[in-house]
Amino acid sequence: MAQRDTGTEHHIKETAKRIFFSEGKLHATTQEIADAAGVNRTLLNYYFRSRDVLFEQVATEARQELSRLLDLAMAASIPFKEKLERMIRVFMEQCLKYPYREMFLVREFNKFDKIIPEEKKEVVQAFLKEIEKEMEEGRLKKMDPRHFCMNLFSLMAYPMITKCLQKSIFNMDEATFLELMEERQQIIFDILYTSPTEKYKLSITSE
Amino acid sequence: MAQRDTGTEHHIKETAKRIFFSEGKLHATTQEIADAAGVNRTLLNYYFRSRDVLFEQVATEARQELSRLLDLAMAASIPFKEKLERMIRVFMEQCLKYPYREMFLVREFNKFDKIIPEEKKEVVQAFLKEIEKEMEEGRLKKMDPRHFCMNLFSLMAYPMITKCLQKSIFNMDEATFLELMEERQQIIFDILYTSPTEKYKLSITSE
DNA sequence: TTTGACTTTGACAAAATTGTTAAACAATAC
DNA sequence: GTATTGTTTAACAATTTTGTCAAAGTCAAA
Repeated sequence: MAQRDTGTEHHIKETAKRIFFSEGKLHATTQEIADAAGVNRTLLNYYFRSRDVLFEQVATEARQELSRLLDLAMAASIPFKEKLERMIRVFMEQCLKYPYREMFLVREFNKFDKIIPEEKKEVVQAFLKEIEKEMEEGRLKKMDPRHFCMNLFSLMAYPMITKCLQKSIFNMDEATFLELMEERQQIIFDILYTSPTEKYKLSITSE
Repeated sequence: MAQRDTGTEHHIKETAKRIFFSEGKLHATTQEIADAAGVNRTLLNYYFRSRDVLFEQVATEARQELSRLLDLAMAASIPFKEKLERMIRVFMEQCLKYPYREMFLVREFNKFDKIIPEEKKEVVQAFLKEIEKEMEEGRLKKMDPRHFCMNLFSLMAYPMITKCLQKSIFNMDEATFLELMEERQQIIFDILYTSPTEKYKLSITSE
């Protein structure tokens, strides 16, 4: 592309992502982004023409990355149990790095009445079917599979986006919070996956 | 207060809350707020002197309202089961009205390194103790009570703040979404409260 | 070293947002 | 009716944020 690539364009974009997705400052000014990247503000206009273009590029990449991730996790041809474990691991890792990325997309969504493309919905529908099958075969507690999905993502994402509150309320430092998020992966899995029969076993052994 | 109260001050504040907490537009301009309230923009300066003051007033009231609500729910002298039911009902009702209110406070929090007052923390600590007691007495599955709290609030709040995504992904209209949120209250309760022994009963009766 | 393309910068211009002021308006008391 | 006080408005000023442009800087090839 460029004859002489200084990496500045990429560096600006990554800095913007950090500010938007990690720090949650959706309305950072071009000056703030430039300062954080350690470059002259004019360079943002040079490489991206306008703030809107930078914003849109970052949003598009966020959409794609998230979409790719979910496709990979949801559409994998592996047993449901492993799939769930993998999803939790991958998604929570992402949440730790970019806790506000989904909120960013939600705002975009609200703003422009965006529509989820049909092929994405099909992936989700297939995943719902898979959940239903697990339920019918007694490996999951029966419920509306949409609730199951909401439960999954709620349990993973919410503590991350309210991280500062959690730390303050429970008197935690950063390290403690990270530990909690680490052990949380198992907890989420247990909540979601514990099947009727497993509950049976559990209660027997614990009595 | 005022000799002749036209209700405009209150109306502006309520409109601001709607825009901030219901629509999630944290960075609405004074013009947008004025337009939404159907008043001249100058009135915002007349009643609140500056945008910051309006913002701060709204934030303070949000903090107080939420704090009052949680105190009421957490510190109630009723059996844990009823307390949990009440919390879910009250909090989800609030989430439906003001889905973004907590996110608003989180941002405030991030911005000013705010600290939760000690007396609030004591209420939370007492609630944690109560949860631990329930666990020791076998009425709740054992886990770090902080996770229990996170689970509770995650399950309630997250689907609300990602409402537009949920509706789009699952092809739901507003009414369907509201139905889902209604039945969700029971689902959340079941996830959280189902105790080891109850699991035992459940699996026995369902076999 | 000179040319040429890309990169970076500072100064300036434009636009958006916020805040101020004086005057008009409305209701109540006198 | 007039005065007084609170309310609302339009016009203006200040500030913040964004975008433009010409010039300077940098590196590689000719």
